[in-house]
Amino acid sequence: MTTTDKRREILHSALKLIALNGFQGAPTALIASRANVGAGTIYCYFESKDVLIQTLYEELEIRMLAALTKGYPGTQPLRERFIHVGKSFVRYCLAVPMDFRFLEQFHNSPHGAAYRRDRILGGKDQDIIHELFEKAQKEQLIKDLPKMILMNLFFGPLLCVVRDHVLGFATLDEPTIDRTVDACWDAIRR
Amino acid sequence: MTTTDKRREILHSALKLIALNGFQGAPTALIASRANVGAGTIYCYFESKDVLIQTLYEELEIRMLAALTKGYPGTQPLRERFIHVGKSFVRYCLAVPMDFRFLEQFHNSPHGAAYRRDRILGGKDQDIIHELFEKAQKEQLIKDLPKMILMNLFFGPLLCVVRDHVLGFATLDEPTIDRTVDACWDAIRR
Amino acid sequence: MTTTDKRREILHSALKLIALNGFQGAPTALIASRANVGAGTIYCYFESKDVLIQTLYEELEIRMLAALTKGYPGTQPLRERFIHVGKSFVRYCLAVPMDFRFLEQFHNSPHGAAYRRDRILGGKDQDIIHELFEKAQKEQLIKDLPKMILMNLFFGPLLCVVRDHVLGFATLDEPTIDRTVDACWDAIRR
Amino acid sequence: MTTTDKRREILHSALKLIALNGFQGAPTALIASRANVGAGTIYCYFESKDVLIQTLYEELEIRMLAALTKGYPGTQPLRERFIHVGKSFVRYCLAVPMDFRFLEQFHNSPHGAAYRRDRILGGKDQDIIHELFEKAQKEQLIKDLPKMILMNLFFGPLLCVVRDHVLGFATLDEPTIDRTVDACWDAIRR
DNA sequence: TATGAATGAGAATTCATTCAT
DNA sequence: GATGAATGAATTCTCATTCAT
Repeated sequence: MTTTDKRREILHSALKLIALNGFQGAPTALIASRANVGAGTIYCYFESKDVLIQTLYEELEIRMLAALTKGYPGTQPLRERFIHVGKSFVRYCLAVPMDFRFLEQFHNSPHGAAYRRDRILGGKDQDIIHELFEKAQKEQLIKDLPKMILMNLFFGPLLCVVRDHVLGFATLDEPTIDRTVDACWDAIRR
Repeated sequence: MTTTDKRREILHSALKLIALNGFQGAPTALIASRANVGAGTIYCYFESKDVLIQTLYEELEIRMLAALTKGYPGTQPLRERFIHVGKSFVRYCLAVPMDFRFLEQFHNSPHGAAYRRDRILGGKDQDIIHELFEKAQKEQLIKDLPKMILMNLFFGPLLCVVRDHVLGFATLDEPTIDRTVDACWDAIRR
Repeated sequence: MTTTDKRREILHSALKLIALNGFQGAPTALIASRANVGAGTIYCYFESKDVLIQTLYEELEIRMLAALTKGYPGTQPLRERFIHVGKSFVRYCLAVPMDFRFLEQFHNSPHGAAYRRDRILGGKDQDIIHELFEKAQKEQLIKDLPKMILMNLFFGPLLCVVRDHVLGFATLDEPTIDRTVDACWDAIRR
Repeated sequence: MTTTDKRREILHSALKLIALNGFQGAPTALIASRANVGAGTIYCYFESKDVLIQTLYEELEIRMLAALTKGYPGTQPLRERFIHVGKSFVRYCLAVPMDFRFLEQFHNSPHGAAYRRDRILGGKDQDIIHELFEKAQKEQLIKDLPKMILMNLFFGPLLCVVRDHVLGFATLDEPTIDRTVDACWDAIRR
C-alpha cells in the first residue's frame, strides 16, 4: 500500500464511520483499524482528529461542487441550466450517500460552525451557481428575493428529499426527481 | 425548588448546552451544574443521558407541532391554510432558536436515526397537516407527487431559510417571510 | 477513607514514585493505583498532572522551610543561629529523604524553571534566613560578598552532602554533620 | 556530512534540547530533525535513546574533567592547586552552560542513578583531584573529614553558584569568582 | 549506511454512571 | 429524593523503535 493509499484509506474509513455512526461513533482507533493502519498512522497524515475531519469535509465539498457543474449547459436557456444543476445535485447525492450523510452531520455540528454554512452551495466552483441566479434575476426570470432565499427555495427541497431517500424514508425514481426539480423551478420563477 | 422544577431545569440546561455546543459539548456534569442540581440528580429523572435527550426531543417536537396548528384557519380556502402553516412554522422557529438548533442537531445524529425522520412533520398533531396535503391533492390544487415530496417542497426551503437566519448568515424580516412562504406555495400548487 | 485522606494518599504516592523513578517513571495510572484510588480520582483533586506536581512541590517546600527555622535560637549569638539552621537543614533532609529527592528532581526540570530556584531557601518563612545573613553582614561577622553567594557557600555543601547520603554514596553520622556545618561557617565568616 | 559528523550532530542536538527542555522535551524525532538526520539514523549510532544519553554524559564528563586539570600547577603550593582547580571548574561551566545544564539534569534523574554520583568529581582523570585532597590531608593542611565531605565543601558552593548564574538568578564576575573560590578554600583548610 | 513512514504500547485526560450518605 | 465524590472504561494523542527501500 502506498503512502497515498494509506491517506485515502484513513479518509475513507473515517467517512464511513462518521456517516453511519456520527462523530461520537468514530473513535480514532476504529478509524485506523478499519483502514488497516496503525493507530499512530493517522497522525502521520493529519495533525489531529479535528484536522482529519476538516480535511475530509473540504475534499467532499470540492467533489460535490465539481459534480454540480459538470456538463453545465452554459449555452442553453437559463431554465435548462437550473434544471441541470438541480438534477446534478440530486443525482450526485444519491450516488454518494455516505458523502451526503457526512456533510449533513458536519454542517449540523460545532465543526461546521466555523464554516459558513452556505458554502455547501458556495465556494470557488459555485461562482457559476451564484452567477446563474444573478443573471436570471437581472433578466427578471425569477422572483425579486434575496439570493440566499432563492437558493434555499431551489435547493432546500432537494436537500430534504435526498435526506429522506438516503435515510430510507422514501424512494426516488428518475421521473420523480425530474418532476421535483421542475417544482423547485416553479418556486423561484416569476 | 420543587421536583418538577428540577426536571425542567435539567431539560432546559441540556437544551441550551446542546443547542450551542453540540452533543459533544454537553457533559452531564455541566448540564447538572447549570441546572443548579447535583450530578446524580439527573438520574432521578432520567434513566440515562440518552433518555434525557430523547425526552427533550419529544417535548420540543410536541411544542413545535402545537405551534404549527395554533390558530389554524380550518374554514378558509386551502391555500390560506398552507400559508398559515408555513408562516407559523417560520415564526415559531425564529421565536425559539435554541429549540430549532437542538432539533437540527438531533435529526442529524445517530440519536435521530431511531426516530422516523418524517416525524418532524408527522405525529399526532400533525395529522392536520397530512390531512391538508391529502385534501389539496384530492381537489387537484397541488401537484401529483408523493406526499413526502410535496411536504419537502413546502417545508424544505423554510427549514433552510430559518437555519441561515438562526446561524446569522441572513436576516429575515416579515415581508420576506411572507413572500418566501408564497414561493413555497408556488412550488406545490398546480 | 475520607476525602482528605485520598488527596493525601495521591500526593504521597506521587511523591514516592517521582522520588524513586523520576517524572518519567510516574504515570498517573500508577500514582492512582498505588494510592488505592481510581484513575479519574486524581482529577477530582488536581486539575492536571502538572498541577499535582506543583502542589506537591509547594507543600514540601513549606514543610522544609518550617523545619529550617523550628527552634530557632533568636537570642543566641549569630554564629549559633547559623549552626542551628545548618544542622536543621541537614537533619530534616535526612529525615525525609523522599522529599529531598523530589525537590531535587523538581528543581532540575522544566517544572522548576517556573519557580525561582533560590526559593528553596527563599519564600515567606525564610525571611528569617535572609535576615540572618543581612544582620551578620552588617556586623561584619561574615564576608563582604553578595548574599546569594554567601547562601550558596553555606548551604551548597550541605545540599551536596545530603544528596550523597540519600543516594547511598556516603554515610553521615552526627559528629560528621556537626563538623561539616562548622566548616560551612568557616567558609562565610571573616 | 561524514559518518563522524552525523554522530556529532546527533549528540549536539540532543544536548541542546535536553539542556533547554529536559528529557521530556527531547523526543528522538526532534533530536534527529535538528541534527538534519533521518529518524532512524540515530539507531545507526546508538542502540537506544538511553544509550545516546549515557554516551553524551560520558563525553561531557570527560571534557569537563580535562578542563579541570588543564594547566594544573603541579609544582606550586597545594593551596594554589586547589584555587586553580576551583576557578577552572567555574570558568569551564560558565563557558559551556549547556553542558552544565545537561549534567545537572542527568545527575538528578533516574539516568544518573546508574552512575555513581561522585563521578562528577571522580573517574580516571580525576585521580589528580583525589590525589590533591589526599596529599593535603596528609600534610594536615585541610580538615580531618571524609574526603567526600571535603570535596563537597569545596565544590558544592561552586556548583550552586554556577547554577544560579546559568539560570539567570545571579551574575558572576571575575573578582567574585576569585573570592568565592577563596572562601571555598576557607571551608576546608585548617 | 541512511532513511522516514509506519507502528502500537502507553500516556494523560474525560465523562456517564454509581452509591454511600 | 438529592447529592457529589469516586470510578474506570474509553478516548485522543505521543514517541521510541523498526524495517523496507
